[in-house]
Amino acid sequence: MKISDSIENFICELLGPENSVELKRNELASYFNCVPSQINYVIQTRFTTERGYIVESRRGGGGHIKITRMKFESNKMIEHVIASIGQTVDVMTVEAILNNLYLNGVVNSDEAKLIMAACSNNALSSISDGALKNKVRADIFKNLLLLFV
Amino acid sequence: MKISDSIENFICELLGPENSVELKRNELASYFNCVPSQINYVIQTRFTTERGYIVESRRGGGGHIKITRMKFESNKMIEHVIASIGQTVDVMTVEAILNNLYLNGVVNSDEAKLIMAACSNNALSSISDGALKNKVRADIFKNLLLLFV
DNA sequence: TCCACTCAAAAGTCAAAGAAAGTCAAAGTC
DNA sequence: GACTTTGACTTTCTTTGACTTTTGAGTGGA
Repeated sequence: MKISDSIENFICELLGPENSVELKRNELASYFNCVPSQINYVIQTRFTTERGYIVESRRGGGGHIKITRMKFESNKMIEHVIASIGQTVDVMTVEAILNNLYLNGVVNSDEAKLIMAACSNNALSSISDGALKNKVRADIFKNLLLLFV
Repeated sequence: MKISDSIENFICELLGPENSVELKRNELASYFNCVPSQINYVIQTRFTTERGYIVESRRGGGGHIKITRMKFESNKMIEHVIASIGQTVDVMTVEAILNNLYLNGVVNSDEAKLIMAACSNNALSSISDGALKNKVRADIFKNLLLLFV
């Protein structure tokens, strides 16, 4: 009977219908009678980005480990979006993609606004050639999305 | 646990819709049953320029600590920057301006990165005409800065 | 009155102690 | 051989307290 699996299950139960838990590494370790670093092992092997989890933590007094279940895997989503954008893109498409990313929690509303502004016709008004404009827009959009990978 | 966070919240609530509070270090400390220097710690780690706060203080009888949320200043600063950017701008200048805005707490490091990425040569690589490139860069930069006014 | 001096009441500084969590590699299991 | 368990050591963040600096208010003498 593997302790790691028990700990994994325990954390999954804590997560339950919620999509986020905050734990104390040391408490959890002593609850399972194991060394604290075992918790790290479990997290590193089970609650990975690959499997759709985000782990945040803080050290020091009152520190904690927070595990959040993503509805999807944001890296993959962005990579997919970037791949799906061709050489050019128009404003409507950027808007639609951003909205989708926003709804999925990949970007927040401030970030979406920034990206939208950078890709807007307004920002690109100096480029009179429509084809070039959409090409530049695609470049900018991809460059910005890359920051979120 | 985590007195520092409680103090931070408390001060934030005091700030409320106003953008400035004046506190007494010792009063606050005794209210939270902590040593006075803890207040300094909270201020140094939470109410930083990076996060858009200005802290002033005075010692001696009737001394106090005044915390101000920047907003007005930053508006002015951005307007000034936008006005000072001409029709065209190069990467170095964008970098310098962003750094300055960052140091003044107008943008945080993530925002600066986003803006930098949007204005980078990489993002504008489709534009072969150097003059046009700098013109588009200026437009994008201004459009993004406008979001912070 | 007015200046100079003193003093207590603030706030500031800094480093040590404490409280988590992270890392990494050796040892153990299957 | 791959996965798991363990533990010594590291890093980060917080709390605490002793000591320092600044400043306004009161006080006394010219």
